[in-house]
Amino acid sequence: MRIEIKGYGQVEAGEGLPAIAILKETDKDFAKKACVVLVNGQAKDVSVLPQEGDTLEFLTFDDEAGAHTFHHSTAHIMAQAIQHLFPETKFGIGPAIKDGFYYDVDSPHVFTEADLAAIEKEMTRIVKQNLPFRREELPRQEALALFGEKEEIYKVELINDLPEDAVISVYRQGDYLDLCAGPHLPSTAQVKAFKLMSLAGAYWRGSEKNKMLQRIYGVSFPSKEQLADHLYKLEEAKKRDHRKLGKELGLFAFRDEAPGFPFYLNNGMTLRNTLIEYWRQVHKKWDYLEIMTPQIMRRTLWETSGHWEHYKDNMYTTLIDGEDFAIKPMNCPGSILVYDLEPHSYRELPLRYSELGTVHRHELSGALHGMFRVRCFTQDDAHILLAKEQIKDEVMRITQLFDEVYSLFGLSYTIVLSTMPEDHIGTEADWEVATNALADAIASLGKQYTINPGDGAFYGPKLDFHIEDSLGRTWQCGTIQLDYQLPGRFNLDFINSKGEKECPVMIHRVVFGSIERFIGVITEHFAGAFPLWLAPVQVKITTITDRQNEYAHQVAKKLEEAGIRVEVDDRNEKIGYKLRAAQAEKVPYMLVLGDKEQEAQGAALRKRREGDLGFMTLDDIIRRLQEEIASKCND
RNA sequence: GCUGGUGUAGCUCAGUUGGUAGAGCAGCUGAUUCGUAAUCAGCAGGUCGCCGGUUCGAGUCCGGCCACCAGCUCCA
Repeated sequence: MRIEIKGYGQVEAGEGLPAIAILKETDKDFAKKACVVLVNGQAKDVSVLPQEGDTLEFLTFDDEAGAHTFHHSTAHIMAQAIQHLFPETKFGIGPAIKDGFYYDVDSPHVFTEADLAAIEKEMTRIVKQNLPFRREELPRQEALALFGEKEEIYKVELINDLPEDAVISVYRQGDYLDLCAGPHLPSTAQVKAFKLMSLAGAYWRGSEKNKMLQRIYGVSFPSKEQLADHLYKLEEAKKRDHRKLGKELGLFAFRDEAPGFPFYLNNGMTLRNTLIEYWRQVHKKWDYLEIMTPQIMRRTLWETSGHWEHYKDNMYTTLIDGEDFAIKPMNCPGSILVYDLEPHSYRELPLRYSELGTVHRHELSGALHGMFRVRCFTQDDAHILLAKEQIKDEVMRITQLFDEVYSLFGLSYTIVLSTMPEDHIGTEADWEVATNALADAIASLGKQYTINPGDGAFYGPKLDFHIEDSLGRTWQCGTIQLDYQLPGRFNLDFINSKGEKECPVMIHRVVFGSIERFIGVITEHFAGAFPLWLAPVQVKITTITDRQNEYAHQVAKKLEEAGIRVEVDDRNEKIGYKLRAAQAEKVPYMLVLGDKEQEAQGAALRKRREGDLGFMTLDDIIRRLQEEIASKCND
């Protein structure tokens, strides 16, 4: 029997030899690290018996599937420990996630941080026992009996929901048994380092109608060093949390008096205005017509749009002269009213209305999260009315605009195509055409996307652009949503080339997503150290002694006249102290003024990260800064 | 909204088994006038998230709210 092992040459193996035995013959060191084996591309236990002609590929923790198995096995170890310490606990599901794993459990015992330490201790004991993970396949009735006997109600529910022809497998390590498709590590001993991170609640099967279980999160690694490294990175991530930086840098604030409603401070306002100025330039270039529509509109409008029926829980409403009005949660109906002011010809389409539309949405209190999730935010919205046959080209055009904007900030993104949800309006045929148009456009640009089935808006499919920050977390910012419904609801039309009335299609799209979220994203992306063109304070002028104070203010005036944002630090402190403070404020440039500089009518220039750049005349400094600002480069 | 946790000076935190609040930084004042990541000294700053309860006495215990944090659900 010939077995091909990708990447590890070919070996002759006796029939019935398990994969791990074959691997051991090939590379003993590697065998110790193998987490999972792909048999003909399918993940299996390393102990699987390969068949003649199978292709085997062994994966370690460094491979995604290997890490997944590693984490999943650790979840089982944690469950075993929990079962030892809290035998009355019932188990839900315990999958692997990006950096670790969790297990959802239902227990009369309410878990605390102290319990986590105890569970970790028990886990260590289990790991040291070097227990093999063993797979068994069994008939449905036996599986039901096995878990029913132990009153594992969640497992029983899972088994009952498995399709008729499903192979039902269980895994055992020591005295622990779990319903599980696998695969798993060869033994518990491979899990050299782990940590239980946090406790949280989670609804059984993700539905708020179900009971809330206790979820325990953990991470695990093949070595202590990797765990330490992971924990260090988490600490670093905390340092660039936009909520912390926003406060430290004077960008924005939140108050108990207005939960979820941000206060912009002066620095944040500068950042916001700079972003908006840039946004206007881009949209002018791409032929958008900027409009602004009212904050508060009659109930009848929201009934026509469908929001009153589908979105009322999130809307703030008010009574004016005894009549219901709503504060807009979305900008689309306003744009539609603008379109509907006058008749339109096919020659005008696509008609692109852009709007920095401030919307209010009553988000659940628990959903609020700094600037990423607020109750009042400004969408950099646009509503494009066009003919059906223009969709693909326009979606491509929008995506190109997105590329222009995101690349400026050095942000990469992934695209997700969301398809028809259960609760939808419109015919399936319309949905199919719309969904294909979106997919076609992206494919034509040579871009990859993943599909999120059933996650579209109720009125149409959408493309979401998830931006990755510098720590690899992603946030949905841009979105392109196709809408076949709203124009019809409002009886919009245009005269087509045949002289007939035709209903246009509408595209809703945002690039930043919202100014708030985007500010949050770039604050974390740049760790608060914004590129020069965005920095709220671009230059900090510092004096060596108070003899230079007057000169410092003259310099400040000159720079301000050149359009540069400046602050003077003329406090009676040593230069080291002032530079340290400026550095902490993440100001891109510092000017040091002493007697020498004043004498020569210049300044010693210092750049954040680069340090001392030496003496320059004021004119040279201004020229240099203006060039860098104009280039909008990321330093 | 749900589950768990947290809530002391502008910030970061200390505050033993309940006896009436402390430090560092920031701020202010004074001294110092200094050359590239913290000069020294002094002063000031808190109805300990809010409301109620237990107690002779509550920052410490109990209850209810509020906000925040981690998740869930939802979402730009």
